[in-house]
Amino acid sequence: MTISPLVVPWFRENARDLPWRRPGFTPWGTLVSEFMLQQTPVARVIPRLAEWLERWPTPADLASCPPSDAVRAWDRLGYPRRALNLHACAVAITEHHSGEVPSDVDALLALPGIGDYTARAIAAFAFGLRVPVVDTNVRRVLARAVEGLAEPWAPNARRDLPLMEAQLPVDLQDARDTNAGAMELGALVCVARAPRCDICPLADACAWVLRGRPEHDGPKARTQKKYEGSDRQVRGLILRDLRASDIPLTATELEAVWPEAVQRDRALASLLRDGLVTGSGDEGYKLPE
DNA sequence: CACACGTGGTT
DNA sequence: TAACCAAGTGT
Repeated sequence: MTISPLVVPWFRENARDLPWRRPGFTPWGTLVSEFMLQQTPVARVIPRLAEWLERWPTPADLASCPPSDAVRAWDRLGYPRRALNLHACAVAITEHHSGEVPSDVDALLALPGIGDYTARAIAAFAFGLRVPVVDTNVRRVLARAVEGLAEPWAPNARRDLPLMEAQLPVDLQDARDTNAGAMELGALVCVARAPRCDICPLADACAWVLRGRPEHDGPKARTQKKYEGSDRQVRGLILRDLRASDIPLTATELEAVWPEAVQRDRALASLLRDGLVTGSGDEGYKLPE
């Protein structure tokens, strides 16, 4: 089926008033918002995004600060490597793109922390290019409406991009709203747990509804590992203390964050490897400057 | 391709 | 309460 004739009018009527959809929102703002939205819910992103753009209105502003400032300002958004990547992005844009966010998908893909989704989201939403934007929401909408499946398949660019590309109208504004509308539909209506088919603009044409909404049959998606007691948690605790300190923390001080030395050392080593922490037992540990 | 990677709200 | 879920990327 073709989703755009139904999705585009629905989106224009029902789109949330989000910061990155306001007129005059800059490509840099779009880039920052997309980094923050990688695996972090909209509601938690909005206030932090406003702080970032007020403090760093352009890539050059962020690039002029040390990475530690970015990691601190990232606060508790999660996956703090994104803060480091975003800072590195700002440096690369300043040095290699005259301080302007590139519109070319391949140029975007070459930047740190930008993958298939983010590159096309920036090209489509910041620059109005007709490129397929496929995130987990879009894959779920396509899986149900087009393929008749209850759950989306794992991300696969070879499959996802041509499938969405075929859904994009020629008109640029319609193409942009098809991308944004499919995401919005997946976020608000065609949701993972309890889809609201009663209010869905695609319901009458949805392949999954037409099949009687069959259960997912294939193998279940891998369940997320437990956070309590994980290396992730220990990394988070170490970083929390480093963010809060103006001076390097000694190995002794870090012992307080986690009792088990083996796991604590493993977490610290991985943070050092990731570049989220610098220093040593002698000079102390701190955020990268 | 499977797995690691934060954090907090919802069911 | 444990499990699930949230606009992914890098290895």
